[in-house]
Amino acid sequence: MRPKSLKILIPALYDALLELHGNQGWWPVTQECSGLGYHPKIAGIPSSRAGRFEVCAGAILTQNTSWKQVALALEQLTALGWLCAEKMIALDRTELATAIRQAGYANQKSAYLQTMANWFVQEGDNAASCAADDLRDALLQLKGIGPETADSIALYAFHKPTFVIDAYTRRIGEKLGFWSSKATYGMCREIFQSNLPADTLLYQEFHALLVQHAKQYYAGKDRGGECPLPKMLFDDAKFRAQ
DNA sequence: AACCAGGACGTGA
DNA sequence: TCACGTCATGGT
Repeated sequence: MRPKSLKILIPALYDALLELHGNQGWWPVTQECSGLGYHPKIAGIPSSRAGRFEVCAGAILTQNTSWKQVALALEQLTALGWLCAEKMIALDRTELATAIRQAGYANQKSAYLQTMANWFVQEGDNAASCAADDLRDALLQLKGIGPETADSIALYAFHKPTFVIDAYTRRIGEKLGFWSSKATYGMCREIFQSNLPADTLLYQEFHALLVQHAKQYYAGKDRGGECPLPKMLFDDAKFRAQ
């Protein structure tokens, strides 16, 4: 796979996914646009401090966990009035763990949430105006925030144009020949970023589309068997032509 | 009844 | 660096 062909294939992949699945919309769940997710064509969502915190919390809760369970945990936190950085810090960790039980790994995630909440109180207000890489590096220093969670928070909470790579994206990219199974996180991320404009809304929607598509075609044992993307990208002139 | 979900950490080689 | 076990609940 040559860089030049990726320059066409990556944008073509976005077009194909958009045609297959339409706009997605993800965050926030309870703040702003409640029940609708963010508006995929309007920048600046979330616009409130509470909305940004909800996205940060959701990014941690969804680690290796289905979003359905995360939504239940977020609703529970909202009902208790605990979906707030200052409140979350003050809680006993085991209380917090009980509240988020349905999202799994509650003992770990409750500690991660409190660590993140501390950072949010200290640095959260400055995060929006700092450089994307600086924010990313700061988040990566927090226990419980790895590459994907850091990029998710930077992209969806603070509108930084950083591309999120997850297990689904790896499977799709491998299927399409973008990289091998042993490609690092940074390599996959660079392949998307170097072949796309640094556009926050594009990155947000692209990642959501990849996840939606993979849920349909790359879950279970027969991964990618019925996936229509290879035919669309390599045989259909409509997408090859950009 | 295995297997998986919008991963990250700790360990040993 | 890197492969591997661990963390936990809920759905298929």
